[in-house]
Amino acid sequence: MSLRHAILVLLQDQEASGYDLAREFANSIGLVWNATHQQIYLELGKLNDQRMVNFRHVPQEGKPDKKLYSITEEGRQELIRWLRKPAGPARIRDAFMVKVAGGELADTQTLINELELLAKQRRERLATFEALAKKLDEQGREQNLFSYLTVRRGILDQRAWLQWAEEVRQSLHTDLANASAT
Amino acid sequence: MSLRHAILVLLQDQEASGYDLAREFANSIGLVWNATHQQIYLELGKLNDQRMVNFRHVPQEGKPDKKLYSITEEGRQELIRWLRKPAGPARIRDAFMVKVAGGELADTQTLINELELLAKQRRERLATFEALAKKLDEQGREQNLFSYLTVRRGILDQRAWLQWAEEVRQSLHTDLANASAT
DNA sequence: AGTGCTTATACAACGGATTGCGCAGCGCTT
DNA sequence: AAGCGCTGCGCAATCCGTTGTATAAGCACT
Repeated sequence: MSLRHAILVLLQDQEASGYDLAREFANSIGLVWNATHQQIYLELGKLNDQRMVNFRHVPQEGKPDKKLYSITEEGRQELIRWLRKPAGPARIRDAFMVKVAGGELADTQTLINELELLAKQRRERLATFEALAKKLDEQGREQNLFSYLTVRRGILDQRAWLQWAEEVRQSLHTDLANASAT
Repeated sequence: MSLRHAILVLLQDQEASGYDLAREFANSIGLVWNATHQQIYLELGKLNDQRMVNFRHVPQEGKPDKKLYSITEEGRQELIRWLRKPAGPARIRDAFMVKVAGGELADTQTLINELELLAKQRRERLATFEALAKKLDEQGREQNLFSYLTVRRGILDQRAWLQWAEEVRQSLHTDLANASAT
């Protein structure tokens, strides 16, 4: 696992609410990750019980009050401990790839439609990440080195997927053409 | 989720034992996925309860007996149903990327060492997949279209990671050089 | 003779993750 | 005025996944 460690990494830079974290998970680290708010709130609760984070109440006008969490010294120690031990292999879970693998049973047109939808989402993400990378680069890459590298990971991942999608798209179209020729 | 669907996809081609499936997960679909044998045996048990697969006992000499599972008509229907509904977004869980994101706290040399280890594993996988792709291509790509595309996904994924790793490696080395120059 | 790898299956326990539900107020559009 | 979407927090149930343990036989190496 390591949702807890991902949260600690994000809190290292700045204090944040559960809601903030959920959004950040959709940007930097979460390019590639994903975590729902329920999971984050739960994990923040546990981290708080274990004294790895603490929070202060911030009343807001117009919006609900929020809890701003910060990392504690104990949290930082835990992070350092975790950083020292080897990371497990990366895991991917790509349902669409499984569909392609089972392509014989699938309806080709349905697959194509889904492919286009997913590709559109990926292209949007790619644009967001490229804009972010550019911004970080202009601000001075060295100051933001680790954020910059994280965003690069996201960019390369989107590009690789899109390249694959293009291959799949062409194969599926050929497949359709052959089927209608019969 | 869809470990169950991934299993059904694999069983669609041929009957297989739990052990066989565990290995196939390390090749075709599992390039990118990963599932342990415990999970697979458990899921096969459930699929059997739900009549989506059945099995026959095969006594073996020298080796333990095995159970060869096949997909049933109900299983095939379930697969078709699943193929029709939209796949969720792909998820990645890359602990090493989280470490890079938290790079300020980490020891640069430790990160570099880990990077080299992971890169070595990726390069090995890449070689395996490229060999597999070549084999499928020679056998006639159209016969193996969906397996071929699945393997391509693995190849592109490995390459993207390795390219990223190269960027990270150079940044970390620059970082080390700067630190020692101070 | 002992160690370890491969084939082969399976249970138990715990912890992580997903899904569904619920509350609450503001602002914008239709 | 009703509906939708955003900010913001949370519980409960269930399901998925991981880790540890167990059994069992053959083969190869030392």
